[in-house]
Amino acid sequence: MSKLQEKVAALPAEPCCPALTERELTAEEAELTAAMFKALGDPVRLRLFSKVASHPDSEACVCDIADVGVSQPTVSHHLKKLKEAGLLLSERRGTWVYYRVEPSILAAMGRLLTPGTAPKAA
Amino acid sequence: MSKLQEKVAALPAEPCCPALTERELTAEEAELTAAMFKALGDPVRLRLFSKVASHPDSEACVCDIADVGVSQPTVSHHLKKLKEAGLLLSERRGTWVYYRVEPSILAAMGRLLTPGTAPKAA
DNA sequence: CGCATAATTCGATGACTGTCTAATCAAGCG
DNA sequence: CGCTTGATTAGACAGTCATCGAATTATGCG
Repeated sequence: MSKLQEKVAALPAEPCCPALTERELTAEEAELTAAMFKALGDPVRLRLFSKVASHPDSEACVCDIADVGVSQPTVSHHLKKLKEAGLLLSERRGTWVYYRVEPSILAAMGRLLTPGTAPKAA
Repeated sequence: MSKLQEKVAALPAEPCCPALTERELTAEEAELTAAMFKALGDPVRLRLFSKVASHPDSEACVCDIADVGVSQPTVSHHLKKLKEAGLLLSERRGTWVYYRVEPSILAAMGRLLTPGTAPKAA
């Protein structure tokens, strides 16, 4: 995970890749993009992400979202994965740790799924 | 995978779930939605999907897209996964098998990632 | 300091997954 | 029919992953 992690961190943050319909992804683009989809590809992580994203200011304390049916260490593990994928940011404020959605990430992923740019057959 | 598969097949096809930012997903919604993200969470699958989606009419023969650096059985395996997740449809026409993007799926996933509906803190 | 609470890290384990080769199925052609 | 080519299925194996309980770190409080 660490090499990929470096690549994710080195991204220009905004526009990783073209829409999936625009052209076929290169191997490297696919690797980077798949890592984000993979992060959302677990039910527990998706619920955690949704909980954070739907909280006021897209920010939530771990204690607010930890009730997803798994142990707290597991919650922590998943939050770490989401953070490594570049989907969440975390910050400690006193007693609690807050996670929030990386601002541009939703738009970027949404752009990937933009439909309708595939050419018609003759 | 089979029980999930049934649920996916039983979906009203169009609108599985609200935007991730709108409210937190239920456990069941998360399970269904995560299955789709998971399907795109592998580099090879993402490239295959992108190849199909960017082909004319969002449709391609296996022989057109099989060059992704893994053996053909592996390609077939991944295409099956994408199909099971509801992202692709397949049809045999004579000698070749064609895969195409399930029409409404891109829009549906895009909707999940719609940003900006999270309420502001007071 | 000593204690309580929030959160993460550690180590282990069972399950899942991506990949391959070999075998099989499907269609077209002579 | 048999043969060729396209594609899937079967079976095996190595690596990854989600999960847990226990231990650890971090903060605040009296």
